[in-house]
Amino acid sequence: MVRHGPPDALTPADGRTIDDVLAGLRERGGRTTLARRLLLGALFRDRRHRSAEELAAEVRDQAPDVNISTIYRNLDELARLGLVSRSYLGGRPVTYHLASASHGHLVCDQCGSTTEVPAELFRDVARRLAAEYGHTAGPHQFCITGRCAHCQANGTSPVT
Amino acid sequence: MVRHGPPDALTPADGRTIDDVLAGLRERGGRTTLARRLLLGALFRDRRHRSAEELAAEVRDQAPDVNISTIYRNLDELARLGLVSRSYLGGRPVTYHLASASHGHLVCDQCGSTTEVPAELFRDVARRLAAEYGHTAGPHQFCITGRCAHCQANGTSPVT
DNA sequence: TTTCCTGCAAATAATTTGCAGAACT
DNA sequence: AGTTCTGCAAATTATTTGCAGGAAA
Repeated sequence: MVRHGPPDALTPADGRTIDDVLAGLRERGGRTTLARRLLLGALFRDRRHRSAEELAAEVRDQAPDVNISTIYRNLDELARLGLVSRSYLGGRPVTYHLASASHGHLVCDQCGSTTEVPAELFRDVARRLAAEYGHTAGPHQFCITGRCAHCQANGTSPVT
Repeated sequence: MVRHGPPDALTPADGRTIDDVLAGLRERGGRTTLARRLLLGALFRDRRHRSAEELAAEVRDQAPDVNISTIYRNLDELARLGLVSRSYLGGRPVTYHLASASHGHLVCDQCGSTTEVPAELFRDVARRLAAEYGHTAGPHQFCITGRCAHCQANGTSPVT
């Protein structure tokens, strides 16, 4: 896809519809394809973190020939536009989810569970990061690993 | 290495020496091997984030036959014990560094650069996460994506 | 009718595993 | 002696890329 000026993001996705997104893509020279529409469908339908492979499986329910590489390419594109966030959780494949300014994520190192926490928690830190480091980040870009309440409770020893 | 009760961590590493660590390992049935000592040497000598491959290279300067799989196995072990932290920054290999409560990470979605920021910034949020969600996380577990100052400045179009 | 997008196959990259022998304690 | 560790080679897993045809605009 060709890119022209700097204003190069569709940013967050809250309150946007699939067609809005597709329209946005078209405006910037992109095309509306079935694979793309179905992928967006999967992303909008369920906002949990899913791997490329999992998303591909959902897309394939409706269009069996969509290739995993198409999924990766589209996810890359959507991530670049800020519509999708990636989470590198380690151990497991990278996960993707619709970017939303409404929450950040906690990920348990042990059981892999993810918890959403309200944006509000990160507001101050985000402000400081912008002011002191010039690094701009929405709350959905906060991804904090650690140990969840549950795993902590039953003192499971890691990894095994 | 055999594991017995739950109390299974040597935890943080600030202010500990290589020999302390080796002694700790021995106590739990582990052995002091050259590869292990050299790996710890590399980790202590330089606290930056390095990939397994980079650490292996340093170890090999002094013991050319140490295999990468040995490095991975030892890093796993050290991570399990809490002495080493892993960072999944995405795009590049996982990095390892001596666990210390000293900093968190900013990662630019566009250029992939990483910036370390002092722990202090995250202290309050970490406290709240623990109190309100039961999720315990050290500052090094804060990894925030977004756009770095540089990429922001010259509105560079992403990836390319 | 041009350019973007896709499927397919192959390549890469990073990490893990099985096994037999060597090295700690 | 009895395990733990290690090197080596091969296997896995996740992701990327080249290319030629097919499809949006």
